[in-house]
Amino acid sequence: MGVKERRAREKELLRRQILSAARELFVNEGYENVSMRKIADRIEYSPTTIYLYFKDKADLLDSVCQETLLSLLNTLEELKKDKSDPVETLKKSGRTYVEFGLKYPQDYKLTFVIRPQFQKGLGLQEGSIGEKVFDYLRAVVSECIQQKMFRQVDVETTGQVMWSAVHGITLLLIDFPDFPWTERDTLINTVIDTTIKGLKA
Amino acid sequence: MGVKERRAREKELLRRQILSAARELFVNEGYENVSMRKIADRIEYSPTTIYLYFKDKADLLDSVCQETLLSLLNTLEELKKDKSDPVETLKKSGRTYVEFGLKYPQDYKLTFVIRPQFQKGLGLQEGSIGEKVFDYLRAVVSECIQQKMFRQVDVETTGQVMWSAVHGITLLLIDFPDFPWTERDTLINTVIDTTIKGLKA
DNA sequence: CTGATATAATTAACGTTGTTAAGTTAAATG
DNA sequence: CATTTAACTTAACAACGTTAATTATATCAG
Repeated sequence: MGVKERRAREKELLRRQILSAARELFVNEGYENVSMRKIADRIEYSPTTIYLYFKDKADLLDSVCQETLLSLLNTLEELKKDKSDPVETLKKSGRTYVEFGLKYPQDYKLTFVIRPQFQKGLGLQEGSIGEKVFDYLRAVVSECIQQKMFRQVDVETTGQVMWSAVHGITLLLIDFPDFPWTERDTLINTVIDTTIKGLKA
Repeated sequence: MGVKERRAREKELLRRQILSAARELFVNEGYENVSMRKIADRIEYSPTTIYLYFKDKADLLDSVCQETLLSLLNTLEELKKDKSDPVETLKKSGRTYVEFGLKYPQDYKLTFVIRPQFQKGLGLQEGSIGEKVFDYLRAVVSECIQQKMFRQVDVETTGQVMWSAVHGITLLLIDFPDFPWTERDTLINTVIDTTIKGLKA
């Protein structure tokens, strides 16, 4: 009676094929330049088959972004294992976040800029991985506050300020590569250090 | 022989009608949800007439954004006339910048996120209005440094840090409207104040 | 092995999109 | 009044996301 399991496995396999073809195309050609037919061509199925696995194009994008976020989350979680100075952990987390964005610029933009545009209200919903990334940030910030390292008592606001800073510098560096930026690492460090200095007691 | 001038005036009038209809629709319904036919309906002309005035839809949006950027620049320039505390001017400039982005989210995203993606290198080109906006920021920051208000001596880096902060919070608020943000004005102020505090001597 | 049943995948089609080319109307010129 | 020129429209194309109807395929009972 393992037939049902096998069918489920096969379905899951095709699902992943679709997902991986979609990711590659989205990343290389941009979400709005990729048609369902193009994805279908890539996996050698008819366009409508995709609709048996994903509700619509936005849902497909959603799933691609979920994967990306998961990989960011994993990278960040690794950092928290080093339980030394929480402020130092926060700095390192910030740098890791920005580096992730610069390493996978298309994925980053897809997740944090393009997707919310096409999926209003579903950007960072309850229980989502996106929320978990912010939960991580909240936890690190919380430790900083508990150790009286930060002026601000409000964990939420402090976390949001930190997120603004890293999100801002990440996107600027991605979108304006030809702007006469200060040397990249210096700039990233200055952004993070400045923000943290501003938050300190 | 004033006939040519009158015709030119009429042409310019219709051009502005198109532009204004497009702006209203883009802002209210989002760029990708607005069709050329919808704009045409609004101004009671056939869709193809628009192509006599604008190269294509992207050009139309481009022109809309140029206008809005110019209006941002004007709003900012007004602030500089108040030559009191340069740090206070910087704070007010930051708030104005963010408020502008939130008032015209579509325009802001197109100018600072979407367009650079498809027109690499043209995002903030020489002599563009976008560049003038950063020139403004540079000038205000420069005054702060000259008056020994800021720790950092490098005008460029300091300006870029400031830009990161306002760019980041603007986009986050635009893209994740349902995220449990701290009260909007409080958050914006905290972002700006924290960054400036971090920059101070 | 045969026929029934369920599921997977496809074909055909609809309405809409940005855009181009050809055709029409109206105005200015000689 | 005829002609040229500019402004505008109609018709059409190819591509899009998506739905409904249809065909193929694999699994089950007898």
